[in-house]
Amino acid sequence: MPKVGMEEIRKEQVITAAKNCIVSKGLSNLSMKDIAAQAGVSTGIIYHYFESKEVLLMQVLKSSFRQSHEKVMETVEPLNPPEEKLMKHLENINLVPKDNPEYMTVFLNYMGEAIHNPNIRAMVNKLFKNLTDYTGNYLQHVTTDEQQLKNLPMMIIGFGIGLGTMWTLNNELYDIEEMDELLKDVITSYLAIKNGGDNE
Amino acid sequence: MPKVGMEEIRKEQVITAAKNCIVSKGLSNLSMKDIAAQAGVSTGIIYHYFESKEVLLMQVLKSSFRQSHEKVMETVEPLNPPEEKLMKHLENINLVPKDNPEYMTVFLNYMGEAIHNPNIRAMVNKLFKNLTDYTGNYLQHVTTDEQQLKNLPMMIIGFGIGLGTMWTLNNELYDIEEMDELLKDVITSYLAIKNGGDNE
Amino acid sequence: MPKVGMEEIRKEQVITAAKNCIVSKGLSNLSMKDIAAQAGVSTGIIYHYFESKEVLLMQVLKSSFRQSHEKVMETVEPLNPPEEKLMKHLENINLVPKDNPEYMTVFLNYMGEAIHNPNIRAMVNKLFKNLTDYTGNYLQHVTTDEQQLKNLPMMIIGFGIGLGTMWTLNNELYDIEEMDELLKDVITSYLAIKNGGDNE
Amino acid sequence: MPKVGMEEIRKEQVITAAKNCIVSKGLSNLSMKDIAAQAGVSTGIIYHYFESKEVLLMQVLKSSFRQSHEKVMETVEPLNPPEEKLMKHLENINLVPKDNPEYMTVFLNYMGEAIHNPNIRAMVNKLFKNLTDYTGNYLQHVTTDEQQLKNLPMMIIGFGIGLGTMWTLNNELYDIEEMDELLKDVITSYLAIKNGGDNE
DNA sequence: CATGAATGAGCGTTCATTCAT
DNA sequence: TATGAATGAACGCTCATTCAT
Repeated sequence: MPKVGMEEIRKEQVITAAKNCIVSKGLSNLSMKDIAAQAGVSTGIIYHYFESKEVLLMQVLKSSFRQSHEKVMETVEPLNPPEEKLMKHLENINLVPKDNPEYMTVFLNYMGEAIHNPNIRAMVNKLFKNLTDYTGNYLQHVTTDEQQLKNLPMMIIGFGIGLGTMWTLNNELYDIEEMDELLKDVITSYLAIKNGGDNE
Repeated sequence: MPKVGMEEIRKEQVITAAKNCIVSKGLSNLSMKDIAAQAGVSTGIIYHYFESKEVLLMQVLKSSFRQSHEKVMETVEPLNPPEEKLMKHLENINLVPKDNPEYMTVFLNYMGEAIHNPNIRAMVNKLFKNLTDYTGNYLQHVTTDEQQLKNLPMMIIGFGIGLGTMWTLNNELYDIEEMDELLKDVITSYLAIKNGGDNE
Repeated sequence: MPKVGMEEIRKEQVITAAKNCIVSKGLSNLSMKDIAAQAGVSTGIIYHYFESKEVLLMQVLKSSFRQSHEKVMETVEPLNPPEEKLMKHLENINLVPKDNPEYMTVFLNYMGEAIHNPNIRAMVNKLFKNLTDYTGNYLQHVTTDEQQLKNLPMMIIGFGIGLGTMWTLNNELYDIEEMDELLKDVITSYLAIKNGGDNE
Repeated sequence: MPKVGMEEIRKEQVITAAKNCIVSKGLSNLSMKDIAAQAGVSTGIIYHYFESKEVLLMQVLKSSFRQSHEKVMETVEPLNPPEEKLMKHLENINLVPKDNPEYMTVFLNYMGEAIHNPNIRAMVNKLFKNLTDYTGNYLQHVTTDEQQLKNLPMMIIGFGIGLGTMWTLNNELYDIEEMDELLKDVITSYLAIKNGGDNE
């Protein structure tokens, strides 16, 4: 009898149920009863797996971030030339709200909480760091200007978060493919001028 | 006897109290009792001025947006050369989270609600439209490329919202003055290449 | 300036407004604000004329009973032969819910309160006594049997109250004219047998 | 482990508690807190068994009506000659306010609500129909006149409701045994004359 | 006299959490 | 493990009553 791992499976079940509830009804309308019903378990058992609602909510966020991260890795890393990696990365950033709207929804639902809840805040900041680090890595291979490497990744991620927010709240605001092209264009122009200027 | 406007003053009092509560404790921990205590009034009187908690919350958002808008107008509009206006505008966008952290806090607290609450969503979308329209206006005088005018404003605002979010959650993430310079640089580079390319 | 009586007029205005509110929305949904709005006055002034909501409610009941009483007097008393008076009285009893549905509505709304509120209870009991006394008076001229005079009036009034209640809650339950005929028939039959039996 | 029916027992407990509260303090002074205290449970659990206060209140009325109905069935149905059944029925009608004062109290408390609450109104009307139907059944065996069968039952029930109301508000108004005799006398006289007249 | 802003206790209801089974 | 009945504090909201104007 494969009892080992059963607990993890159950936990994942509850986390997924909670995520679905957040996506469909919002974090502020999330009740343990709803989660239990969605997961097909009793409310009591949730407390066997998670200390409290807050702990469960942390795990939901963690799981969301992990899934998103894995997705990025799968599509960007296999590519070879550094420029291609960067471009694919920029494309990914633009596509998040369309390809993974649930991710953006969860993210936005936690934003307000992040300000006052140190645990959530720390987790979100860790995500920001991860994202900028990866972007920095990809940039590292197409430029050598230290100053650029410092702030440009943050700017790119900021752009992704901001436009993702806007598109999630109104997906007729802009055409994602067009925006993708613009972003690539803007970044490329900037790098060209900077690197070109250096070369001359 | 200056009775006229008394109601508006009282309403503003309550709205300000609610805003303070949101900033200090978060939207999800906001109770009418807290607001009343913060405003120094009874819970009952709030319902004399506002139909419901939801209506009050809408007014809080509206008020936040209006104040932010006024601030921008004051600093950008008096300037004269279009390039200066655009640069001041970009600077303002970068400075929002530092100069007006309460504004960003309120904004972030409403993001999660905006997804499922149509009224809040509509108001946030209206804000996005306003912001991009203004940015478009300033860009209009430094470029003539229609395609750029379409998506570049959105990109700039997206950048402002995203970086504002990141900085609000971790104000050691980057130096605002440096980021300001980078943004101006990136936008200027892009416009230079595009306009330069057109001229040739 | 005819100030005298002004107070009474105002009071009547408020009482009428309260009655209208009870009829249209029910006693349990009656608020002082509603009454004030309906009467076209402020809530404050109501407390100038009536000590409390309860006192006002008493006056509403009193007024209702008085109006109903006056109506009966107008139609029954002018008639001359005693039998005619009794028959007209029985007819009136049957017609109350149709001719004066507002009276029945007010009455029914106060029934529950009468049980626990001694003042209302006393007033309702006084009404019952009035009604049975009048019925007794009319009967007095068509029979001499003391025992009949004791309980028959109560029975007749009980019938009026009960059927009035039923008809008010479902005015398709029976035809009022038919019921009128039946009541007259039943009472006449009973008196005929009793008086006839006595005579023989 | 007798788990089955436990829910029904609990529900009945709460309904009984609510009924007791209505009897002792009145429907208009009935709070969920009172009911919970009277039932010896928490306020929260009531909402586990009943959707809302209104639903609970409906069940209270239903339960009251059912109990009253059962009582009538027990005493009337076993009797054999039809005349005896009718007389016992008339007796029962007279005895309700004395034997079952709580039933009358509950009934009177709901009267005002019945006018504006469609659900209560429907339930009360159903009770009226039941009562008149039963009365009609008993009459059916002692008379053949169709017209009598149509309205006489309603008249008898109206009488019961009206006098029950009066007696509940003042139980010194009349002697129930005397009134019982009078009612039987009146009905018997009427039927005698009608049937006698038919026979001639 | 008259207003209506202001109070605050109390309402019906919800829900995170516990615990007997 | 697993259930869901049970708790009770806290919520949004109402409204009889008061009082400064």
